[in-house]
Amino acid sequence: MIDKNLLNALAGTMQPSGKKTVKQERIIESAIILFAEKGYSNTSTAEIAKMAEVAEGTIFKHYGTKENLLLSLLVPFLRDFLPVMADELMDDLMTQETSFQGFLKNLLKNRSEFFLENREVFQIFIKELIYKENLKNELLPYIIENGSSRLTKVIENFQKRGELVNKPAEFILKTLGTVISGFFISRFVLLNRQSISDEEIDEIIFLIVNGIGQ
Amino acid sequence: MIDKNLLNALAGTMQPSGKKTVKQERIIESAIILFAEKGYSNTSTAEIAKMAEVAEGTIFKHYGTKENLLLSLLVPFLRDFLPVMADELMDDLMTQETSFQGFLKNLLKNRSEFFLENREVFQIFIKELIYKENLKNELLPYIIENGSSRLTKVIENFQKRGELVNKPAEFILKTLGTVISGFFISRFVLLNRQSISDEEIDEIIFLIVNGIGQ
DNA sequence: AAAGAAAGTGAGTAACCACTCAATTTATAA
DNA sequence: TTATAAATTGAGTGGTTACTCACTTTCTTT
Repeated sequence: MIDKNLLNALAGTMQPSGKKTVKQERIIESAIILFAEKGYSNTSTAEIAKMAEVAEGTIFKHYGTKENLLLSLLVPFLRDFLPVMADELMDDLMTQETSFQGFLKNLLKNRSEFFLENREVFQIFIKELIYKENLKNELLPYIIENGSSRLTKVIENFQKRGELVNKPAEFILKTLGTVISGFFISRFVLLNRQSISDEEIDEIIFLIVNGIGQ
Repeated sequence: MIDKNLLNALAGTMQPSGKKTVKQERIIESAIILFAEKGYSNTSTAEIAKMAEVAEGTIFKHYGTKENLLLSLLVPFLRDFLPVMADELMDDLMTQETSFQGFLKNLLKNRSEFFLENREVFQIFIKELIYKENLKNELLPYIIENGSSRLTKVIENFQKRGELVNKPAEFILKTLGTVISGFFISRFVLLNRQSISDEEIDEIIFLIVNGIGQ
């Protein structure tokens, strides 16, 4: 069970990522493929060992438990996912004099590429998030807090410029969160898409900015 | 594995829903609670039997396999979910002279109530949909086809009245699908909400109709 | 009340599960 | 080269799983 808090999970027991054996890497790769395809609990360690062409014992020598193997492939993803969700935005906005629409496009293209590169791990993450109450309770508030605190400034900035509707930042955040998370989860997890076209990105941007009413 | 097509699954091997034993109903109820909470593959038939206060053999007498038990609780939900997604809309729109905004409100409140009533089965359905490629390949096109064909008329109607942006009905359908499915899945599956407030419904309607740009 | 059918039981089973461990191979360092 | 450490192996273990089946109980019909 994943019950240690996020910071512990990130900093903690994991060995430094540099010192990986060839077999260790094959184990991780195979686990990612199989977990994404069939789900964590429908994948046996025997299957992973077979695919990685490794003895089952090797998995447990390195990762101790199956749960810890899951954590070992989730943590690097989260370590990239969580901070970038807040930091890279700042650059995209503050350095350039982009419009809200341009800001949205940068954000969506950036996250689109990231999720595409990490498609399988993203799938594993969402699928596990749905089942594991404790993981949900640890991570969601963290993600929301982390994203909110910095995005709020961005939103208020655009409101001052008159590019955004004059409603509480909270409302705008919630709305953006619903639409954007819905967009990525439906595409990458539900529909299992291998790519996202620019047109599709333009389409939700149009919705977010203009709505579909007349 | 669920590989028969949808119509077979709906019409097929299932016994008529009327002739259920008390114990049969307790089995279904328990399975719904446990599958929703811990997921299908993390729930054992022994657990279900224990919760339903029934011998394990009884489950298999009636349902044959665990997979078929899953189907038996999913099918009534789908039988209600699929047609209503198309029929009830017609009434909400055609009989009343409602605005697009009113139409959306009716639609969202109606589906909100339905998903709330069937919260657990909806969760099970989405969770299984994510994993089972064949179920996804059978159902999603069916749902999309079924919803699209009738909603297209509604959309064109509102476009004629000048209440909707003048873009292809396909675009509007896709957009509505993304936002609405994202809304319900995030609330009922990811966040595990027990209710949806009217304000929240008004909020996405505002987004859908106006966007958040200025 | 008798008989047949249907519902319900629970101990038993083979397959599978995550995980262990003593033994072996390979890499590292002196 | 030799000693020590680290990586790898795979047969083995106890526990769990979905499912079976011979049997008993309850319902239905005449």
